[in-house]
Amino acid sequence: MQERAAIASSATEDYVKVIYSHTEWQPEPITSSVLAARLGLAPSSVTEMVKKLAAAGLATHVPYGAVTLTGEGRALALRMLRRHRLIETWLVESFGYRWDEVHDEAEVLEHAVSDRFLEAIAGKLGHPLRDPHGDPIPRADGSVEQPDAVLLADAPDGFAGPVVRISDRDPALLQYLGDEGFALDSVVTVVERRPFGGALAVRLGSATLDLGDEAARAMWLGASAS
Amino acid sequence: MQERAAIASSATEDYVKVIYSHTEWQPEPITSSVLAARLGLAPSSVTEMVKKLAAAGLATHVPYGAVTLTGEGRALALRMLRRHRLIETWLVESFGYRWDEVHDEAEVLEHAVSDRFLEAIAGKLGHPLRDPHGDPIPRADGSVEQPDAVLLADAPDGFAGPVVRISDRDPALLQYLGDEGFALDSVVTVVERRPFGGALAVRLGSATLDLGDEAARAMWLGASAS
DNA sequence: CACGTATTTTCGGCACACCGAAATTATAGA
DNA sequence: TCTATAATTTCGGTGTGCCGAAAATACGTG
Repeated sequence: MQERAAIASSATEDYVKVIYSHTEWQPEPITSSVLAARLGLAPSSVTEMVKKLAAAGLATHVPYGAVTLTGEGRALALRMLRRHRLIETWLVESFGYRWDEVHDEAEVLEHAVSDRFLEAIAGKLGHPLRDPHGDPIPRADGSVEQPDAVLLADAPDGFAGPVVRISDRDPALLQYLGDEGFALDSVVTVVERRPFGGALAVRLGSATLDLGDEAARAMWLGASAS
Repeated sequence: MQERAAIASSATEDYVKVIYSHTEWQPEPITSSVLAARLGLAPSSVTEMVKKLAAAGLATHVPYGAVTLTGEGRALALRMLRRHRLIETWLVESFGYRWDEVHDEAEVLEHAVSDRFLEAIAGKLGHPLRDPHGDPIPRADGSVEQPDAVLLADAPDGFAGPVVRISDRDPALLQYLGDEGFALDSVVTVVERRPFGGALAVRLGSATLDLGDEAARAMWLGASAS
């Protein structure tokens, strides 16, 4: 019954990766419009493509509703995330890229390198399980370490913990956070949440600074540093 | 008058590269059918695409005749050859690929890596001017060292000289030649040309072996070793 | 529950790059 | 020179992935 797994197009790989990524840290399935926004495409294009993904057995789609990956789709997504994150790690470790510079290059290379090449760089890096932004790198067999973490924006007042992940979605934000001194494993304490959707005051080392909503939704804190 | 140089598609890059390569070691301009054969495409597709190259100012085309590059086309071709050959060199030097294994990977990566990345690997390699097959690597400014060399198949009886280039077109042939002991700078002597399109007998080190036409057309010898 | 608004899908179209079949042009031999 | 054959181009058509406009559907509010 099972079709010979045709090689996926670059577009297919991107869709599947974005669909999976959306549920990686927050479990509601993604909708067409969000998917369209993340991919920078018109919603109509996404509807069409999602139908093709469904036809290929990679996703299921409730009309006017959510898009979900099948097991096969999830496997492809994990494969792509492994590629993306290994390449990002490698660019930082071996080429001196800053963490806010790696995304675009990785976005292209993840579709281009062979498995042989990818596993060669994995070997060079010592088979890391986390990338420079703290994202877990799936293993070649598809298994992933999912660190449990809370979104900084959702952390209660007084919560303290190490930064375990910073979203790489917006390079400018990443650069800003880097300039402010945030890094993986920096310990951050939630000081105060200003009312009416205001900024979130946090302590980083000896400094206290206010983060806007976007920034507070880009970082995850792990269990309190012991 | 000069159009903003639009970014070339991967297909465009391949066409231009093949057109240039054809005249790199032998100066007759390429025809549609040869171009089609090299690209593995139908002749009709090539005719169409060549028209687009001409419209883009990259090539000129005499109907039913030759395809030639413009200055701009040549510049793009050199840029692609630089990419291809630097990547091949890098795969051999840094990843332990054999010279018969690099071609396909380079073929994909040459379209994918950024200039920044490419120049980073060029730096790591010490800005080499020759790739593992002896092909000259164009500099970033488009200049090339053209070693003067004679095709083994065209060398007169008794000619002796170092191998300065081995075509990377056919990996199987490359592997065969490697197994027989041919490498860059191996000194080869033309012993005898068997009549009626027969094999070419050559001496390599202490061994004498017969090469078929295809092999004899894949290697170039430099000026006699002094 | 009904209606207006927001989301999603359908539909016609487009650009790119490819193909095979048929028509055209070039060329080499008689 | 004429013609058969080979090379090249034209033409209609395909698949992929994208778009905007218009139609369909879902949903919150009164």
